[in-house]
Amino acid sequence: MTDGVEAGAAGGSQAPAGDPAAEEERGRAEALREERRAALARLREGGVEPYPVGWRPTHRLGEVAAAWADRLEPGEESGEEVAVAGRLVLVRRHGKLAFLVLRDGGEELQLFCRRDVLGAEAMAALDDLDVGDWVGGRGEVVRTRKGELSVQPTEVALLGKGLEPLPDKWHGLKDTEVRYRRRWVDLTVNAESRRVFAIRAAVVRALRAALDARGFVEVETPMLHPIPGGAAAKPFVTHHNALDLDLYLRIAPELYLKRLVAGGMTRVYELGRVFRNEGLSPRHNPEFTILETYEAFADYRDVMDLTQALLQQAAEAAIGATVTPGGVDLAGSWPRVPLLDLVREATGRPDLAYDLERGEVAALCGEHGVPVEQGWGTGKLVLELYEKLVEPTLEAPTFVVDYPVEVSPLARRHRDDPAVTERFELIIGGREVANAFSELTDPDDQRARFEAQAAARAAGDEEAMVVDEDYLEAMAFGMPPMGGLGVGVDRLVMLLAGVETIRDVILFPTLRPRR
RNA sequence: GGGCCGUUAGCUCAACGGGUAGAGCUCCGGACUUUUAAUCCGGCGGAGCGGGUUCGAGUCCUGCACGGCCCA
Repeated sequence: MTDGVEAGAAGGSQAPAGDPAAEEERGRAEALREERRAALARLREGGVEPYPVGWRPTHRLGEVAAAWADRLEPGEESGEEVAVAGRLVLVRRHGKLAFLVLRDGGEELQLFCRRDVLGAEAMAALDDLDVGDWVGGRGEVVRTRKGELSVQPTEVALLGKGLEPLPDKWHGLKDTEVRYRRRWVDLTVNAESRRVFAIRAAVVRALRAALDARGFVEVETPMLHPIPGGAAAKPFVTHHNALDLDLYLRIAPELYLKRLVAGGMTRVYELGRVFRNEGLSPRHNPEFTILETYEAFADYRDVMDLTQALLQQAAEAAIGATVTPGGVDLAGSWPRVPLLDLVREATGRPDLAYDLERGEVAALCGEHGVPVEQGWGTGKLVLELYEKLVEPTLEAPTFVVDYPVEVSPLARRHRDDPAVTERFELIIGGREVANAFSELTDPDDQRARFEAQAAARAAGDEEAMVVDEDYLEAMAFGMPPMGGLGVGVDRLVMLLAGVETIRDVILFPTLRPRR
């Protein structure tokens, strides 16, 4: 049969526009768009501007709901007129009636359109509204016979025509890729996404409020760093043309914030984005949000108190409880356990210590399937054991304290034990949520630590730090003792929202560009 | 970077040992003055991209793209 052959050939070539055959092969999506284009054209012909300049609602949708919550009986009309606006998300047409559901910022309100109130012409014009359009309505607040609070409009205005079809009203949008790439669609149709980002906003607000109340000053330090520092991570590189200078997107604000403390800003914090040039995973996005605080005259024990209070307040503000959706209880006082004790217990080696022969600790790593690299000392090896064997098992909030000096180049040595630093990480649900220490303020010790880092870097560790002379100079002017804290805000939001991937708490997560 | 998995209509999902791909919602036309995923009647619409095997491929092989999970 030759028909089949010809159809195949036509399908493989570009049919000219307007070709009837091409029309027939148009996809569903294209047909839906053309429907909307046609509606747009009809509206314009009828003198309607589909993208007007403004609208002036008298109330937000939620305000109407709140103000008339228990004021009207079913079927009762208030006699009070309001103007509201939102996205049209659902339409139910009933001949001489139509119910239009508007949504704005998670709030919904129904326009109860009656032909005898709105007029026949305006009623007919509703046919050219589509789900997804932005719509305003002006009219009396009423409650329908079935008891639903509504606006009974005398005017329905198109505020912004949508030309793309929205997903299924019931199943919504599930495709993760599309949800991240077209967040505007996700937010329109998925209440769960709106919920998560509302929690995120509440967390950020609560953290700021709690710190402000404690006399911390919010500051903004450079994102473009001539020397990347403050964390162990690979930076993004960029270039300033006028200075002909390579700059690095910051991997941490730490070293600038400590300069400010040296300058007498004795309680500072910064809440902002940092950038780390690493792979993507359910727990890593190349850019993420960190909170860092520095408090002069405090030590890491004070910082543990602060951390606990901040997180408990954030939880209360965001979810109104201290138990997370995952069942972790944040209430009470969290245990503080030395890292070495945890590794001793996990390995059944009570004799484990940082001054053991390196080979002996390396052998222990081998027993537990922990890969070992050349330049690693006992401190790093013990840390690796901890991360493999212990960290994922710490469900309830736990302050893991006293990290080895080798892996903590910016933390002060412990007052009682020179092998470790006064550093802690807060682990909740098996994940690091905060990292903090009694800050190192001795310029000579800091120089020695930087030099050890530089040596590691020279030996091939791309995440090791480099010597920052400018920072050393600030330290040489004299720094007060201080406690510093870093909180992974995205992970905190994940915990409080009960989601398993960082992409669900970042509005526009990093993805490979399409095509 | 490596391994495994996925990609079917605008959305959410099916089916089959390789033989003309189904449903619901959306959309279009019609009925309807109290809907709540309204309902009823009728209709339109589809295999990520490129090779290969085969009489015949959505299904088997392969390359690519994007995504997911695990590992590094």
